[in-house]
Amino acid sequence: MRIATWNVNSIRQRLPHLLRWLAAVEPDIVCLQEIKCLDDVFPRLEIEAAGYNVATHGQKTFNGVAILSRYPLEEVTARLPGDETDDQSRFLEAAVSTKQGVVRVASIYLPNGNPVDTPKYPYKLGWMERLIAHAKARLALEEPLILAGDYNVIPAAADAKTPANWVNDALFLLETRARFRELLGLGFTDAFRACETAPGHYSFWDYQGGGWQRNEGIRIDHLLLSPQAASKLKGCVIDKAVRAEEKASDHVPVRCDLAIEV
DNA sequence: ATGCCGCGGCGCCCGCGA
Repeated sequence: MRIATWNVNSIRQRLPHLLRWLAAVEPDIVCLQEIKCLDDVFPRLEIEAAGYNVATHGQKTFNGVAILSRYPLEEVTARLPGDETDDQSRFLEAAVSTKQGVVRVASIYLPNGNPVDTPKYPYKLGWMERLIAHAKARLALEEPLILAGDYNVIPAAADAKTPANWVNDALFLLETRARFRELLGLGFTDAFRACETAPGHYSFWDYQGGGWQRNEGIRIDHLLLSPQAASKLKGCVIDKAVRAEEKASDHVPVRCDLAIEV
């Protein structure tokens, strides 16, 4: 089973890129972030025609997440528990039935948190604490679980071309990294790091200042695996070449293969 | 310190992203 995450930065701008990539990579499940549209204008028919079931949790202008799956999506649930007043569309979860039982997947768009001296940063930290609480509850189910998404977290200095640029940024502040480590400490595996220990692998390059051309990247899109998923991990790669396409998203897909048959 | 670039929208500037 091949599972991917991709912040597309507007699904309507990136539909051709997505369809090309689906045909080339043939993922089973894809978690999308920043679809930047309401559910009723999501290009559902085009993606269904490519062979995918579609679940969306959209929002006008900003945010918005989706899950695509070659197999039926069950128990589809939007919104991260823990704050009824949070109306930003940043979380969508679903289950897929397999021969080895249920596989659960979440599409996560964790808040950016900048500028850090505004309410945006406490919102990010609060969101991370809610994610930790939810992840803890989900781990108790002892299922293969994949928390896939744009975490807006640079886990370590090795995950940035120029770490010094990020020391005061919400993506790399100590409090941010501490909460990410707390999440991992519950028992999750960073799929990419489990497969590749070398620095220099990134999932985001800013549009500004020739970030891609200078390889001024950061690794902020992650696949976190529960123990029951991690024990099935076969490999994890970043589809970096997608960033060089015309009108690319500033993020590229990250995907893993699990030894799970549907 | 800010913009760089790209996105959406009660659009021709602005907020937002990272």
